Amino acid sequence: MLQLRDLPTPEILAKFADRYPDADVTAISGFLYMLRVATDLSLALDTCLSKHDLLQGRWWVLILLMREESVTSTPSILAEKLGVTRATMTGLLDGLEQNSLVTRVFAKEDRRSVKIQLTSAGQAKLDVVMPDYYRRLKQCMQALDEEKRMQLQQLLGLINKGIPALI
Amino acid sequence: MLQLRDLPTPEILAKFADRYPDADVTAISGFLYMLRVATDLSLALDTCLSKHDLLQGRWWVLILLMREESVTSTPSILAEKLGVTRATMTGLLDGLEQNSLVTRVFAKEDRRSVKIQLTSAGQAKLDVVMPDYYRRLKQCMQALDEEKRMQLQQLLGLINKGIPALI
DNA sequence: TTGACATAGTTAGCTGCCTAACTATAATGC
DNA sequence: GCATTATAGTTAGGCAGCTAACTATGTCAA
Repeated sequence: MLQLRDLPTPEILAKFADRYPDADVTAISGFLYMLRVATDLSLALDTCLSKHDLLQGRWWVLILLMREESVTSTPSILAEKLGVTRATMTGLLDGLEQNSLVTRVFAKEDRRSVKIQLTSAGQAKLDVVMPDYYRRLKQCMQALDEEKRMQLQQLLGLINKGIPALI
Repeated sequence: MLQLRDLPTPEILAKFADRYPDADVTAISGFLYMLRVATDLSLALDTCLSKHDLLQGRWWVLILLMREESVTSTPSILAEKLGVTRATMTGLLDGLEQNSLVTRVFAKEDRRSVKIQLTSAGQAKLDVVMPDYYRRLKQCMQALDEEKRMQLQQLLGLINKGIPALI
């Protein structure tokens, strides 16, 4: 996702709206600001994780594994939950396995499949990263009280419903 | 930005909050939902632009040029406004120039510099893309009245102020 | 004036994502 | 029972972003 540093000023929006009658200036500025803030959040998350030698992709895999009672899953399921292709997941798991954070265990019941298991080193990594991440995130969202957080959820839900119209 | 398909359920959040006391569940779910919706918006935008043979990077360059009275800028300035490196901008401009949507004009006053100018073909491309984009975006944000859009701006502003705490 | 530094743009090579094609195994239907 | 089809995982190669190093030009101060 690109990080548009230079959001349009009201003057620029007015100029574009003049040429393109369908322009809805408050819709545009809300949309762009949303993309901008989310991109900055994602980059900040990358920075936070990089202090622990992790990137978002691998970190999410560890979290997805920890969510499971058995701390175990399969590449296909992980790929689907993370919204990446299975090819991408192969690469993520290669990296995690090299760092001994997960292990590949060949399944007996379906010999096409592989079980991916979080190792104790992987759990230990999460036990360092997650408290740091949660502490920072708490601070980041500090300015929003519970009412505002509910408002945010509601607004995001409305936008989310509108996404198909954009495609 | 990754597209986490599988947001944590309240049960999972509770489980993680149990192990990690700093977890602030409403902060976490708001943060993740925000990233998720923004990612989906960005992907939808990609889909919309790809119908016009464009990707976000090149499209933004055209828009940044159109914003200027002279429809002209320089690679460095464009790179800064788009939040990419100058190396990346070189590639974006190579592509746009090959499609004759922009031209490189060598500057007389500073022989290190190059002027990038939107061509009439580039303007014509925008005159097709922008109405389509604006029409779709208007529909996407239809469910938010002006009051909700102001709320959204305010909430995004609060989150934006918190981002430094995340780094 | 000239040596050191700064700036504009490009190139080369890395990364993480993608799609498409492949192997191996399982499931299904004639 | 066996050919077809589906599924799991991997590999190969492409693309858009990145950093680092490079060339050329401009600026500034000793």
